[in-house]
Amino acid sequence: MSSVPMHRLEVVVATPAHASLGSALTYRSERALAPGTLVRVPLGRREVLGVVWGPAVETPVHEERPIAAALDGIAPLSAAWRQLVAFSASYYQRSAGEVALAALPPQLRELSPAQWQRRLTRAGAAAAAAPAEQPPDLTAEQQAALDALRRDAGPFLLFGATGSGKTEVYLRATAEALAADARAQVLVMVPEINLTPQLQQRFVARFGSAAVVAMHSGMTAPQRLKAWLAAHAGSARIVLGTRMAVFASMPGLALVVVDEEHDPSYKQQEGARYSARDLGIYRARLEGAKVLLASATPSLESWHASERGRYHRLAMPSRIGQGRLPEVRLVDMNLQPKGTAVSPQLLAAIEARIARGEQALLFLNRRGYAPVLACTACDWKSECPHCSAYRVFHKIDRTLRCHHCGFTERVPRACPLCGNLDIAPLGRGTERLEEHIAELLHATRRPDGQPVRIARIDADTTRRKGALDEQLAQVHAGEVDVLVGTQMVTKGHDFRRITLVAALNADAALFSSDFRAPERLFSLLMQAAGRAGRDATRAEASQMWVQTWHPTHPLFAALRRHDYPAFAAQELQDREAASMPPFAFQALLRAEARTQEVAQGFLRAVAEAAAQLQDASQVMVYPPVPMTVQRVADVERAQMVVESTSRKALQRFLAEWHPVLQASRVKGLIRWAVDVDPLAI
DNA sequence: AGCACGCCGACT
DNA sequence: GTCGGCGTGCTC
Repeated sequence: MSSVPMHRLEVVVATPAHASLGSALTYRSERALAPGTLVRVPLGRREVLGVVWGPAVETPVHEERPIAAALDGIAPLSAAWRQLVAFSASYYQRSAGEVALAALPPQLRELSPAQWQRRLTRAGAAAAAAPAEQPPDLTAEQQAALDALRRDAGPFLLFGATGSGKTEVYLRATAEALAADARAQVLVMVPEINLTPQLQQRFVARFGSAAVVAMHSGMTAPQRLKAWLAAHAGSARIVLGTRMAVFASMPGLALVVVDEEHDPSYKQQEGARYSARDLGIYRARLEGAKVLLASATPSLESWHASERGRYHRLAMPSRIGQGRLPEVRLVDMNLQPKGTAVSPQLLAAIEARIARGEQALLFLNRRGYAPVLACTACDWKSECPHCSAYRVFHKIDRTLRCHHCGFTERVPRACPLCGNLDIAPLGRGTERLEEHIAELLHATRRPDGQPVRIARIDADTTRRKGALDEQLAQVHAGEVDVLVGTQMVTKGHDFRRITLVAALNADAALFSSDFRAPERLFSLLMQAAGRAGRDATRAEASQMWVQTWHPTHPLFAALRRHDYPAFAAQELQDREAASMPPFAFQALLRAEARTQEVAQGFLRAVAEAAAQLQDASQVMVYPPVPMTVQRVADVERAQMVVESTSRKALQRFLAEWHPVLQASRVKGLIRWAVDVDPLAI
């Protein structure tokens, strides 16, 4: 037992980049451990999970502690996976350890080595459903898309109308990828948890349940671990999940599908603020896999790339079964009496649907009863004491709730300021719309002589697990005539009997200072329109109604023709003229502090320091401004835009800037964070 | 991020 | 007299 060879290893652990422990830590090990090996290491007085990043090259500067244990039995993470993590960390300005550990199933961190052994030996062989589905015939458009996908390298942008059969393209492309190589794996991402079950069903029907695993934050810790291990071992041929799935360990990755690629949910909004769509593209290139982005209203970034020929565009403009897209009707709200929520002509159209036994969907992107409660005698409004925002009135439980910090109180009996008993709701949310439409339709009868049945679906009615499914089932069963809902109901759900969709107060977004607001609105309205007339026999008469204060806005002209390319062309022209993305690249530096002065002071100080940096001449640093919602939970927030026409230059600048941010010691600053390619400013 | 240490207000 | 608030600093 003489001289045991001692190995020095770089190990990454979950330390955030802003906590001076930015890079890998060095540990000793008696065994040589391959890069990618999972290890438990001592850190301070706790023991944490880490990933071996490689042999240590630098000479020791700290005392090095020995590794506590290696997680034998789990194959080391691949070089490609580590490179994906390293790239994400550097691109989004976080530490590799933070990204790596966030990408692993949380239970991996908690289990002791003993629990490990138990888990690995217990090879759960659940009853697997065999493939049961006969693939349908392909349309010419689907066939052409698949031919191109087979022939060319990509990346591909599948521009397909709602109902054009994009999912069948994913299924066929998956089948081909799996057939080509016995080790091949396919990653399919969707924007929201709600959308995974129905897609999972389609994949299970086609490929059998043993081949498919899901990955999203709604799963329990053991489920997530099991799915992760199956993907890592290669036994799961198909991984289906939300943005987090982009980091799934998949040794045989051959195809990446990003469904609804324009959806903002692909951008992580805390921690490492990555875009799963962008990382999906990077990862596919890294691993020699094909990547297929798909949308009826692509992001302007992707559309622009396809215009320039950087992405190969595949078009599927037709709805299957000759179903037509609904006719778009605009209602000019300037011509309505003040305070009108549902115009008479829209109401008449809804009544006509009910008379025919069809369904109508009213879409209002604001939950609760009223966004503000106000005293009629003095100027009291339902402000949140902790945030610079109004608390929303929820009539159902008589509460005022802050949608930013969660602060909730019972509605006061009288005005807290002047004692006036008359406090009135201002504006309208889904709760109030539900109540209002019930009043408007109280005398209306269904064909069977029964009163109209109204239902509401939003985050408040679907909080309970399984509640959304139950409510959707009611709609499908025809137990609902009028459905009131938020954005939640516009995504993906296939309502066969809805022939009228109405967007109320949709153009609030047009006032927004966010330059992406029109893009989001167009996509939202197109998506909502796609909910109508999914059943071809009824499609003929289906309509999309939009109540707007700006009926002449060019966005609506394009919407009426369902003409995304025209909308995109106009929007891209405006963006180019204003030097906005995708013609410029942006990052945000956000700061939080007890006072706005401290937050902005920090931003100003690091902006000044930035002027000395090498790449400063190639970037524009804008002055700090308070965030739109300036204070949340008693924390003041400010931000600063950094912009460049060169992505490389912006990246170099941010990398140089990072140590400056880290070294800056501003008293009273709570935290700062960089957001690269922010979706909203 | 955790988790300690460290110095000032209301109570088992 | 202690318990505990979160400000500051450190972890290979």
